[in-house]
Amino acid sequence: MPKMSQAAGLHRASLKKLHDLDAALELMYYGWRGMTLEADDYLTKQGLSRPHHRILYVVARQPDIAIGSLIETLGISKQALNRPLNLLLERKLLTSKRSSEQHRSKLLRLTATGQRIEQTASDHERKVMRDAFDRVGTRGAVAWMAVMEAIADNN
Amino acid sequence: MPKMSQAAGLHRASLKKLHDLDAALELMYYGWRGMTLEADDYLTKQGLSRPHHRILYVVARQPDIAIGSLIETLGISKQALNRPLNLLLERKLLTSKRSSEQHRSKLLRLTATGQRIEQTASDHERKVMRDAFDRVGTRGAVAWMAVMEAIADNN
DNA sequence: GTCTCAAGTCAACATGGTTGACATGAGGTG
DNA sequence: CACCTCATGTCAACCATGTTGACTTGAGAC
Repeated sequence: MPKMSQAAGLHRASLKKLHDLDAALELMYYGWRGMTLEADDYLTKQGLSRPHHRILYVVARQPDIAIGSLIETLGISKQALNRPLNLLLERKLLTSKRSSEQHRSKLLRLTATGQRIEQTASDHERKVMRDAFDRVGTRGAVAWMAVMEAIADNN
Repeated sequence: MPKMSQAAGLHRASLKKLHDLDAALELMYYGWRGMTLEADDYLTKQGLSRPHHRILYVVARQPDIAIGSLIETLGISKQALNRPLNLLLERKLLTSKRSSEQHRSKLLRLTATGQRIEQTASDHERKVMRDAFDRVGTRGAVAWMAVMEAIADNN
């Protein structure tokens, strides 16, 4: 785990805007950072990091997910999944067991501790979102989601 | 440069939502991906990547920036800056010269080629934003910026 | 000449990815 | 039983991006 001087010199730089949409680009960058900053701090204290959280997040929302599905959902290789997943199993934040029908697959689930950590980390992120939404009202929140959906589905 | 199978299995996974704001968390994640996807593809073809683009982006908007300021703006160590910066100098996308008053500092500027590449990469990102904003109108765009500002300034 | 300070460089390390190759373990089929 | 398939697990090599720490270089200032 890197030391993560964390937000040390990370006040949004005020750069000259060459184009209309430069502000939007920068907001996306700092928005992502802003949302994940506290969660990452918390995870670091737990000896975990973003990939671990991603695993916990997915498993929390799809209990008994097989490893292959998890790999596909996360969009990384099984080798890349291997280390963080094993750490989570060793730490008993996750359990794996063979399926009764599909004995080939291993099914993953959160333990109580894993649930707690996933929830705390995600809570940090949700809090940031909630505070932001509170400032702009429901209509603003709806508009934000519409924009983000358009961007996300940009393929 | 990693091969970047790029969006291979990266259609937004549809996970069960445990909380109200889970959708927002996922939108932030996929939004960031969506905005940077095409730019990253382009950069990869140029043998560059995100850190190089970040450098070009900042220097484009702050010509004659000193290396120390650049380090501060980017929020990384000088050692981390070193490699991508040297690549950009070797490729002549950037020039550096000593300041006339502040002979200690080196000032960075984009070359014509550097400008072209910075612009093309940023154009990809701006296009994604423009398309999204077009779909939701000015009011939606303004609301999006307000939310993102609230998130970004969340310190 | 010496001090300061920006910049440059080198080594060691951590992390999060990638491919490729191969091993293991469980079911299904001949 | 022997064999094939398929999910999983593991090993090695590699790359990119970052970190600290330690040291050098080069220019100005005193």
